[in-house]
Amino acid sequence: MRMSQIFAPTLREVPSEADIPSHQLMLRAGMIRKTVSGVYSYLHLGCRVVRKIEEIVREEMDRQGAQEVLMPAIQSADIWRETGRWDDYGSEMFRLKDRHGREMCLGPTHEEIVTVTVRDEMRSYRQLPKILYQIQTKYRDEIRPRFGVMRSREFIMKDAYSFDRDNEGLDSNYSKMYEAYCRVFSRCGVDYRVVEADAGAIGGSQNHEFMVVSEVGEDALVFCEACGYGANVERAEAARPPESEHDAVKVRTGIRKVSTPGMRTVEEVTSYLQVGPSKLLKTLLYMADGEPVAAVVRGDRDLNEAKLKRALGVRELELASPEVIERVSGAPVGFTGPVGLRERVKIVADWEAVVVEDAVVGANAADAHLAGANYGVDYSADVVADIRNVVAGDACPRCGAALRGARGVEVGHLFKLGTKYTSALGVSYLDEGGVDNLVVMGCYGIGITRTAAAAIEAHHDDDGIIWPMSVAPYQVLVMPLNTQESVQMEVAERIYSELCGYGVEVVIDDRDERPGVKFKDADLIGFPIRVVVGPKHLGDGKVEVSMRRDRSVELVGIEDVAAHVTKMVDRELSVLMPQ
RNA sequence: CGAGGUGUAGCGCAGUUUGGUAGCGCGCUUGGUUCGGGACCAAGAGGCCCCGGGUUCAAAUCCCGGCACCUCGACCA
Repeated sequence: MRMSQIFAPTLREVPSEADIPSHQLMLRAGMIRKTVSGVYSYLHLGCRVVRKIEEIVREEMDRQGAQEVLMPAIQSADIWRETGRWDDYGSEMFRLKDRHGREMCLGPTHEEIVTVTVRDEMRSYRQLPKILYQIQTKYRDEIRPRFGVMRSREFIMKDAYSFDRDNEGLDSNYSKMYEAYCRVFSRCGVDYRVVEADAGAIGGSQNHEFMVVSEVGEDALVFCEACGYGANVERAEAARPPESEHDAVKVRTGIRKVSTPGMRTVEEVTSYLQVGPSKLLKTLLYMADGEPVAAVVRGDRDLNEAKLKRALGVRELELASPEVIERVSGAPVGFTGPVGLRERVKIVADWEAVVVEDAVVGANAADAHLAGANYGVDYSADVVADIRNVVAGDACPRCGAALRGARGVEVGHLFKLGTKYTSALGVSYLDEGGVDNLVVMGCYGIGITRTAAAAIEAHHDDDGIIWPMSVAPYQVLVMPLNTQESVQMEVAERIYSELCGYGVEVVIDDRDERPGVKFKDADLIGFPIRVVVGPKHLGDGKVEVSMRRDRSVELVGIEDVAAHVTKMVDRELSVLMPQ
């Protein structure tokens, strides 16, 4: 490919719409352009990267015996109604009607359609197990698209679905996908971590997320370096606090009302009363499936709504409105507490909150709190459970070592669905004994376009992208410094065509630009290897070969350079290849 | 959906307060000089000032109503 012809309009300045490195660099390097909010065109270089990642994914899926299929983006509402998700999916689903007024959607995911397709053909245990996958465009009308292709409304995903006779089969396929994912992300050159995650609306029992560690990641993670435990904070378990603390015989101060005029926040109350935030219990009122409930956590903790949902066994959870708060507590927002609520509501207390002695709590009266409150004495709870967010420094729930925190970009997710969809849609097979059994499913996703962005987040510097060899849009750039110098051009053209002959993905910068412009674009686009043909060394019959990653430079004879560079490319690729 | 912000040339922005018919830098075109890290000189092209109403002799600027985009939050396989 010739740089003079390539469709990769680079930008000197950072477009104002982008504020994370990967988004800025994808725009500046001419990889993508936005069409509307959350919808992007992939220009030549961006498209190449996406195809590279797809191909790696394809190879690893095939390696595990998965079969590629391709399912439609346009789906009928009917099959979504069968699982009840037509209504549950809400406004995140792009919906449309055909000319006959039939309801359709642009598929946000493919559990329904793949399950129905399999159901129609599924008869015998002899047809199992199977793993089907596709690499296809997904549509989700995200509330707020952001970070370029990191969270976009139209994006490319690899989604795979396994079908098994039983849980043992599912475990086996799950392990295969787990291994495939490890290999995929290793080959893509990104540093990833596998964490336990909340299953969310998709349901199912066990699930793992593959996260690329990055400051701009939208998920908070904790992991334990001692035992290997890792979890998304929305899922991470808090270690149970020792009971003894609560049972210890101590002189209690006794509960009493204290005036806290206008003090609504934890910060205001604790600084006014001169106590630490861990001595205050905050009480949050939620509407859980339409019923108000009170949740109590320590003042220095964040409530975890996913855990609260689980503790209550409810589907819908949202913070109560100020009107409900005033009605239930009998006081304005900011003074709610577990002692003496006006209305009898279910109280869920974090198991760490109930061991706080002589706690400060809201008095359910304006401008007042209660000090010296104790669980079991002054208040009680209907449920005591782990309902707070784990934070870095907490004890690991497995081994007790201190957890470390990080942020991550979710690039892959594995779910054990079990029979959630096959029971809803009636997918069964006959076993050897002629008995009808439900098929057991798993589903497995990789965000292809998001992985591209994550790779850039992980590999860039002030000058541009530093592509791992495996996913670079092109592997090598040959750069004659001055196209007016016929010797330079001849040498560069020769090296270029030799590299093409070796099967290397190479671009020649044949533009009549000054060297500075070419260097800047080369760094920005991030060709892993750059071959500079310039006047300094041409007299000695040599050219400069340098690595984008560490800026190392070596001089190589013109005759040898194509073979040499080809070896470098192969070496870089083999380093990324597991085993 | 709640809160905040921004829409002016391909990109980054000024001009809006105080109305007088649009500018700067980069990029682009042509010619020349240059050529190892975003050159210089000269001459050019390029605008529905987001859209629609209104006020006014006159609107990028003031008023009303939309729309789009960005950020934070809520939300989310």
